[in-house]
Amino acid sequence: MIQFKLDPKTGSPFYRQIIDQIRFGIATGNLKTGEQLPTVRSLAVELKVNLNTVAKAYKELEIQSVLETQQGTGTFISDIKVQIPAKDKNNKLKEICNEFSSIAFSYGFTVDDMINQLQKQK
Amino acid sequence: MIQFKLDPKTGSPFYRQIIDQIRFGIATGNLKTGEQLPTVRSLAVELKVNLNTVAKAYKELEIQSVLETQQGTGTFISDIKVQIPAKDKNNKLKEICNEFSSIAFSYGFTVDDMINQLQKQK
Amino acid sequence: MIQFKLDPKTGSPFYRQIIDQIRFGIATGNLKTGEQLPTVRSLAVELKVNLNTVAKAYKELEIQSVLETQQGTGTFISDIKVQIPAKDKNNKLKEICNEFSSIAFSYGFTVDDMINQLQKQK
Amino acid sequence: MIQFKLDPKTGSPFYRQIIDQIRFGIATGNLKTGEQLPTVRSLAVELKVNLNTVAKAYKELEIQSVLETQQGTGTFISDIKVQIPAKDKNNKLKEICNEFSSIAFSYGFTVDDMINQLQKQK
DNA sequence: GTGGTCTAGACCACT
DNA sequence: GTGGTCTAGACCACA
Repeated sequence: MIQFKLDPKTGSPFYRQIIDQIRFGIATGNLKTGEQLPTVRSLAVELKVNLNTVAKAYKELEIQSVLETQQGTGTFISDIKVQIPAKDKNNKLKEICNEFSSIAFSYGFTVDDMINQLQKQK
Repeated sequence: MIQFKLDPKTGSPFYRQIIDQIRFGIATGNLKTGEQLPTVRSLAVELKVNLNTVAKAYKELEIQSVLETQQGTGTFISDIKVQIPAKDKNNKLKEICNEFSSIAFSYGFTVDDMINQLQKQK
Repeated sequence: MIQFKLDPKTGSPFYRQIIDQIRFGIATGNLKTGEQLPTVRSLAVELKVNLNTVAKAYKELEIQSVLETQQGTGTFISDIKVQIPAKDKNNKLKEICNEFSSIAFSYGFTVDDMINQLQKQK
Repeated sequence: MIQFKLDPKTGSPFYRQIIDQIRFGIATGNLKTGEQLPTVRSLAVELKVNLNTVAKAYKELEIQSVLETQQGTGTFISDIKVQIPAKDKNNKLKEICNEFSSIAFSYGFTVDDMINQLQKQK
């Protein structure tokens, strides 16, 4: 189980925040293989967003083989180990780091500041 | 002076890439206080983008007091440094790093992956 | 360029029909790398469907790296060769064949009937 | 008699899988005219699905005159064969095969891939 | 002008 | 009850 939370201030779209939280839940082991996710409707009510917004998030994860849905039954964590092709993986990392440094720059931090801080977190 | 470069594949919008490169230039000392930037028009031609895209980038940096525009003369690196108290600054950096490492984590990346990627961007 | 066409009678959702036609256009060479697709709005008008329906189709193909979008500019055929992992590819084939035989069965055809007909098409 | 089996991973709904297996059984001679099918209840238990799911499959086949239900007795394979004129039948088969090979083609599959997969399903 | 996100609400398919 | 599709219409971000 997982506690979902949306922050309208981040600028990140709602459906993307849902996706990230599910991915994070899986990575940390809080969501386990085969586990059922909240229904689109219940999560929509809980987060006070439209049903379609939740459905969009679930759908994207289904395309990526992270989730499996069985119509009329529910949505579940897939048991397939997601293998992102090396190329896409690199692009994703680049994308994450770009956004990261963009935000850090706007606060006046340098790349070295970031690296130092990350080293400490290890 | 600085060599600008846009990459449509990063997913980062053009105007943001321009902002980041100016900020990065300042942080690394390649752009110095008082130095004049290319005109909106010439940079737009150089990067093959719309005038508005460059103007938007300059405008945002002007709002943040990073640039100063002198009517009829051009755009310059501002000498005003916005100072954030050291303590807050550190907390902010920590906060940013935490959020980003958790996102990277959920895609299967480690802190080292991020550091490596950031090193490349330097 | 491509001539899109929707058939409400097939039971296949509109957005899926759009996806299939784009994929088919690429496979047959009617859509070439880098080529721009119709804008979501113009295609929506042409097909007399809602903007969101077209956007959904484009989005799914973007997730699969078949299309690339640049906000404010348009949607293009990606130059990345799509490599579907062998496992997914097999599942997709299974899925297609299942639907295929399901329809054929309902007309009273056997698996052998289908195979014979396919042999002739070679 | 027949051994039913459901696979949630195919994407094909349960009720459709049941329909296909009955049709397939008839086509291959494993189910013969007049033979009695399992009761809705027993098949539902065997397949661990809802009563309604099995009932829906039987109902659809009854509409198509493939099955006959005798109140209080059970469900049987109908002896009525719906006959489509040979010529129309051939055209229909051709039409179906054309559509499906074009879909398979757009995913990078060849006609041989389809034939191989269909052989496995036999 | 381009695409992206979101809502409210409807109706369908499946279990 | 579950998820899936679609519409009409709004507002935002970007070039």
